[in-house]
Amino acid sequence: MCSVARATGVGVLQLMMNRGLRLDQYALGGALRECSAQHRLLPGQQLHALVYKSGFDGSAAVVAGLVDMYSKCRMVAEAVRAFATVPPPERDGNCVLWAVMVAGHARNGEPVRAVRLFCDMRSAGVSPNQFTFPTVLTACAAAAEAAPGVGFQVHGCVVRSGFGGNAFVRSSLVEMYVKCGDLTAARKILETREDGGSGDGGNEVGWNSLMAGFVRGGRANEALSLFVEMRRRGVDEDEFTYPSVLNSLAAAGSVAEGGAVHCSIVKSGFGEGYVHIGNALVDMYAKCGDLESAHGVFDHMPSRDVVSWTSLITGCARRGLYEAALHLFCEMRATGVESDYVVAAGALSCCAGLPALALGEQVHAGSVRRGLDAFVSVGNALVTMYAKAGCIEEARQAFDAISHRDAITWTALIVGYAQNGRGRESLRLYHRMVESGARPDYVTFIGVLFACSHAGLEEEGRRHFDSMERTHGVAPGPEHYACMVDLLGRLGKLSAAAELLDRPGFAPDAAVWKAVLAACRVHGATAGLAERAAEALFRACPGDAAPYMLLANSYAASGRWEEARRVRRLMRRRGVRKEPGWSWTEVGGEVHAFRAADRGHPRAAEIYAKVEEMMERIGEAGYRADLGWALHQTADAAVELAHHSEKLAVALGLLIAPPGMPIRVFKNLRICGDCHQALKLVAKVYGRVVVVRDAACFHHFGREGICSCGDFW
DNA sequence: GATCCCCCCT
Repeated sequence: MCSVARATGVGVLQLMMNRGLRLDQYALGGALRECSAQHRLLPGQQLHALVYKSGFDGSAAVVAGLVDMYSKCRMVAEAVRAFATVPPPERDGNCVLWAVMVAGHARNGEPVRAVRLFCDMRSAGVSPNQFTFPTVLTACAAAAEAAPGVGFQVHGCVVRSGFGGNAFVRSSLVEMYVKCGDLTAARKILETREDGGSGDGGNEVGWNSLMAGFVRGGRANEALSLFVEMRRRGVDEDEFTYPSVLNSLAAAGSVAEGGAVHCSIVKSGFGEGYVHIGNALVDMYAKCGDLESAHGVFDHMPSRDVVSWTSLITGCARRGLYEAALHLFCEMRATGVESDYVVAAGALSCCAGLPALALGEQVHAGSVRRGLDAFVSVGNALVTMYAKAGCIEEARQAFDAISHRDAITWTALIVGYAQNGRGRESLRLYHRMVESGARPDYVTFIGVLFACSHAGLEEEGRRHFDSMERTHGVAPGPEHYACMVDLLGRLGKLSAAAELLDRPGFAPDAAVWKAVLAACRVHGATAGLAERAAEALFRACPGDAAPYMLLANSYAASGRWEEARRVRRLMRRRGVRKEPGWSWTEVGGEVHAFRAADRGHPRAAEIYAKVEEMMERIGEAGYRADLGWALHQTADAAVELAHHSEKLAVALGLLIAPPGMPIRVFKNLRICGDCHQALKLVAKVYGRVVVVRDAACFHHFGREGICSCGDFW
């Protein structure tokens, strides 16, 4: 009877009961185990009812099965209730019941209660065995922050109880010390053996743990030498060994060694059928920048899961290939692979990079359906995605929906407000962040200083710049200096900006020099500062047209036309070409891309007619072409300006975007001064909000005819 | 009768 019941399940047990047959604890236990293994709650609950009916609710062995079933179905409160129904004398005679209860808490994010339960168990006089220790040590590892030192005490308990030689216990001890950050103690476990031998040659699990610990701690080279040592000592590699090895090679960027390990994986037969190893290979190649090999491994994998796709997708994203990444993401969904929170966050950050608002909204909706928006990393990606698409209100809503905010959440919105020209709100949020106890980091201060600079708050900017290292322990980097130069430059304090550049211990990078040139462009080149910045940029990024254009424009700004022409000639002589400017706009989920004077769009004729109308109407409102921004100083300069890519994109927006909707345009270069002036008037004359995200910042052109950047960028 | 180690993200 028992064997039949074990092989079948709830239905048959029910039938047997109805026929008046008595169930025994083995039949119930077997059926419960099946539910536990498959995490199936409903049949488990039906079995619970049968346990009651057949009078086994006081049996420690049967209740152990119930507790295990509930905890594996993530119903820890039910597990506790079942546990409490066993009377103490029964309970304390059964070490398994305690073990599953400890494991249940550890598995369900309650490691501290798991450890406390282990203590209760010992107080009750129950002796732990070789099964109990791995469970409680896992809990100690998870509770390392809340209850430091408790793992060490349990280690003492292991030694006294004589289970220190058990392979499971030993590897759990290694893992516990690794998770507590004491890699030396972990290493010591592997070096010593109870039986006096030297080193734990048979315990590959422990070696894998230690290696993974080195990788997680950013100590890739030590992880690799551990792998070499493992081989020397004859420790068997298993399917868990290779992912850590590949991970450390990825971190070290050693694609050649990666290829060698790939070979030995193939030779050892681990190349097929181990999806984790395939994933680690894809990730290794992708992180080393070899996308071709990553694709090759991916294409030959016998089966792929969401991690395989994620490795490839983030590999593309890391190289800025957002479109390719999003294409893969859509392909993944088309093949029926469900998103998890990691790939959702990754896809959203690709949407932010392009940006692709419509697809981002789809991913958002899909994440809500799957409950992935509850993960803080998805929430953070949503904030960033909306902010980078210029939808700052939606970014705010995404921020408000996150219940447990981390430093990245705060930073995402602080930076978002700053970039979107809402400096005051950005700074208010920063103060709330500090009050909440979250620790601002390097990126937070980029946002804060960016906000000060765009709001023109010199005093506050200087205060934050000084406080970041003194109060928050964050050393300022080039981005922070660039913001300060921007702030001082915006206020016309070019000599104060120049002073900053000469601070001891600081080496300005290209971004800082570009900020200097941008300030010179607005206020005119003075005292050789523009020349100094341009020279530094010519050296740092030869072939980049931006410094030539900025320098020429800064001469033009102070009326030095001849010098401006000289710079343009120099640029041509050196063969430096302006990177082609692109603008794109998304209407109804479709992306339209334009280059200057582009006639490739199917509705080009209408678009050009709209541009003509646009220029006429803003001309009536006072627009005059700013010919200094034209590349060719010819008679057609005004026409050249009128056909800049951002003007074409806006014209299309006026034609086909639903009335009242903001027109959003994205640009790979900085917006030119003529377009900036023109779009301010377009927004005013047509009563339409226009948002341009360019390479430097956002420009929200409001209906009042002013821009959020304060005419400085 | 239950227990340990791996891949993608922040």
